[in-house]
Amino acid sequence: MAKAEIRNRIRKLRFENNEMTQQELADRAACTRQTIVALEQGKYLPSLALAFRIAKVFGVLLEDVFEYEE
Amino acid sequence: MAKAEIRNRIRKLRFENNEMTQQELADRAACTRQTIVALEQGKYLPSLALAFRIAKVFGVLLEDVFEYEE
DNA sequence: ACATAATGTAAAATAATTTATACAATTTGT
DNA sequence: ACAAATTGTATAAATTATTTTACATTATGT
Repeated sequence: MAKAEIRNRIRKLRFENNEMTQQELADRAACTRQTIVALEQGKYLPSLALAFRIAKVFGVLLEDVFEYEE
Repeated sequence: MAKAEIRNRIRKLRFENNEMTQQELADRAACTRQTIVALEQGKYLPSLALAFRIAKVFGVLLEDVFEYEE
């Protein structure tokens, strides 16, 4: 299994959604702003539950926010 | 935000895939059998990375393995 | 009935995610 | 230039996920 990477498009999606702030995304996804900051910077991956909640905030599929690359 | 649940169809998918054993799934998804056992029993949720790897083993989308319910 | 494979259970240790708090830096509007 | 909002940085604590190990139970084939 080749080393996999998971990229996210959170920053992009925020700006595509009327420049939603980190704070608003955090509130709506039920996490802290620090978590959003860390995710946008690729510090770590979100839990599956948070990944689903973030996708739901933007009204897209989880796989439209997080892209798995082999 | 109503309490959300995430169900998985791992057990079903294993049997639909020629009764793949827990061990084989674990090997192919690069985790231990104990993790597969725990996931099938709903003890906890997998990391996003593992969720993606499990979906890939079955050749389906992550959202076909893990179903988010508001 | 027996051997083997598959699944279930449990507990401790480690790793990863998330929160909480606080402050610094940058951007935005007036 | 100023105030306010937004974003960035940092670190410790708490929570959750995963591994490791070992053994028990159940199913399968002969």
